[in-house]
Amino acid sequence: MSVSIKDVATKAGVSISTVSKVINNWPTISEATAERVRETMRELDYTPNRRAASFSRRASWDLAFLAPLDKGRVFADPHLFEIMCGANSYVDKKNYHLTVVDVSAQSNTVESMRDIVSGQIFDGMIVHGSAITPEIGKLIIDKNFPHILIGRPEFETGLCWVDTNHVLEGSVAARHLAGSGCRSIAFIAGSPSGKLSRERIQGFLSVSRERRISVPEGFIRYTQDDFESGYDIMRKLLKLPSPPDAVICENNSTAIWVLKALKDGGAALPEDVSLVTFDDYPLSHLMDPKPTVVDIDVFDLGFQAGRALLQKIRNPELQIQSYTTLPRLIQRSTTASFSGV
Amino acid sequence: MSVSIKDVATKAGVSISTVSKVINNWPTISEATAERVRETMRELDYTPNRRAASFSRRASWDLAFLAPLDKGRVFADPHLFEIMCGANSYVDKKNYHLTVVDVSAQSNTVESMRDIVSGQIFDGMIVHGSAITPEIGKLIIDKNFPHILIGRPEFETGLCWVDTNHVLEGSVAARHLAGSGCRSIAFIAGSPSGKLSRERIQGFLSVSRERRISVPEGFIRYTQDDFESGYDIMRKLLKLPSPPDAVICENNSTAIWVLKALKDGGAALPEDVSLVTFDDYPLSHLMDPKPTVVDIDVFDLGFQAGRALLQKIRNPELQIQSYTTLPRLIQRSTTASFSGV
DNA sequence: TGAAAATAGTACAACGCTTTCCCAAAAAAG
DNA sequence: CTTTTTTGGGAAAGCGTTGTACTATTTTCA
Repeated sequence: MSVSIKDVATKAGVSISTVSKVINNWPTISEATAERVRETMRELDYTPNRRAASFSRRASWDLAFLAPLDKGRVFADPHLFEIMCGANSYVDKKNYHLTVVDVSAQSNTVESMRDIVSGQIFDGMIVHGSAITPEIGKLIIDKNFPHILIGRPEFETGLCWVDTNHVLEGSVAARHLAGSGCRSIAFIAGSPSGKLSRERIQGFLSVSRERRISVPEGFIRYTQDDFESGYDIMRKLLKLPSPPDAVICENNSTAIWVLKALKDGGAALPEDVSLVTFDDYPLSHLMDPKPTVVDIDVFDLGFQAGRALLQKIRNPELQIQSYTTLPRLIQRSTTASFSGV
Repeated sequence: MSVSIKDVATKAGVSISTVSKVINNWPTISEATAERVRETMRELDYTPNRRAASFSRRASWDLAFLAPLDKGRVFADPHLFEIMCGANSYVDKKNYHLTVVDVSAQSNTVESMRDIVSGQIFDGMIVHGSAITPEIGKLIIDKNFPHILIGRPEFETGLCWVDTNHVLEGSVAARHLAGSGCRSIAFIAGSPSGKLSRERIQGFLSVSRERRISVPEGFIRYTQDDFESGYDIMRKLLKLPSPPDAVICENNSTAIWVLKALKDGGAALPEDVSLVTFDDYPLSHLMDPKPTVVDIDVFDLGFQAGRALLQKIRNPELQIQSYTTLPRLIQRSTTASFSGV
């Protein structure tokens, strides 16, 4: 069998408690004995049994990361994994481990959630917003299980979350365009029912009002997940009696088609039309011209989620609800330099 | 405090052994008592403490997934995460959990490896090939720790691995082109030192010999990670006295530039030149024309790794070294239909 | 010098479950 | 009806730590 704390104690001529205290750096052990014990541990090639330790301590140093992990997810939603890496990078430093838990359609989400909040395997969890339903929210609150949601839930509960401020993202894009002289801006979004679209449009509109930028009827359009339709939308916008002098695309895939439409329509960037998209991507390097984007550091978002969760574990009363990661403008060749306020 | 097996036993009027046996579906308990115990568990809202169980059983049902998880990794290597999802999808069904462990440059890989193989936290591990050095390989073998590597290691040890057969990928690409009538094929690879390039080229060459396809000096070229250089390489190939009638690109990013070069050079696809790339990607939908690719189901690769690991855990003597996932050709508009053998 | 306080280490009861060995009662066999 | 076998269930010994309460020794201080 493998060597245990008992073997070390016997060999070093001390009690089990002493060895335990050496392992955990208790201050009440003299440096002399501590060193002797450590030496013995090395000699025996002893490693503490973390299973036993976590059982005894009633803490596992394991955290769950709940997200949809079905086939093809990485390509559909790379951010998810970047968030995971960020979260891991924080908690790892504090000696926690991150365990992935699938909550995609083919998994029994409610069951696994129930296991997690009451199975005493995990000390806490980070949950990707898309997995949250009111039922699950209630479960978490009832059990008072340490958690951080990525993304503010649509309904109000007492749940803790971190998020990026999508309204602000919309504002940043609009303000940049306004600052570089654009006076009439179109917005090509995904779907009117999406939270992301709604909030970014909201930010865009608030800046429009503030800067007295016209947003005529029909300047806010939706691709409804058919990115290619961005081409037609843009062509039609260009043919308007007074076409927009700037367009904000909600994603890069749409932007590719919009750029093509602009090229085919003979519009020069940024002279005739400026363009801003969201979420920088390696893809950007393949686009021509390379677009100005409003980017979010999703790794950092995960990092902040990890930090928030450990805070919450230490102090379960904490009510954490905050926009931790700010958007950042990366200017490339589809917009003119910021010339104004 | 939370409710334990003891509370259930008392309330149901049985011994704790009986409750334990009910939980673990031992056959020696009558259905009548079993149901009574289950009923009591429901009443008390009891969930077995998995920490205690795994301590007592000396098995945690936790598996480690070791891979580089540094910032930007998702975009640099999305396959990694698709593999992870695949592995999780298998082991999850068998009630195992997957825990991520960073082995990127900023982590102390050897240390975490040592912890894992002797800390008794994990029952096994899946290791992304890039993390393996001879030193680490030796550590794993010495401790005889259940493991599966993703990717055959470059040096021979007794380590267990699953991989896709890159040689075969090269063959599939070449055979498809040969079958559709191409007689002179160029290969634009990444770097001569890369295992991926080497093996795919090897497969390509073996088919070339077999089918007597000419591969003149200079038909095998390297972008050296500068994808954009694919443009110049292709332009020059086109200007040759006898240019290739097909080109194999090792990745889609290069293919984008090669396609542009073909378009600018006035070559029609697939009439003048055929093109095949590797690794299908959402990106493909943005390319014009859409390329024929030799694809590997990396989700399945992860899935097979999960399966292999659980086999290995059950039977530690097993020597698992196999190419589990076969390449698959997805024909699109850059090649003519397979017309030959 | 003697009492109080600080220091260094020990004994031992948890922690919640698994699992082996054992026993009683019921069923089957004689 | 006994004896043997089968069945259902219980008692208790771990599993490897932690952490509290305690003791013995040394130091400090009046």
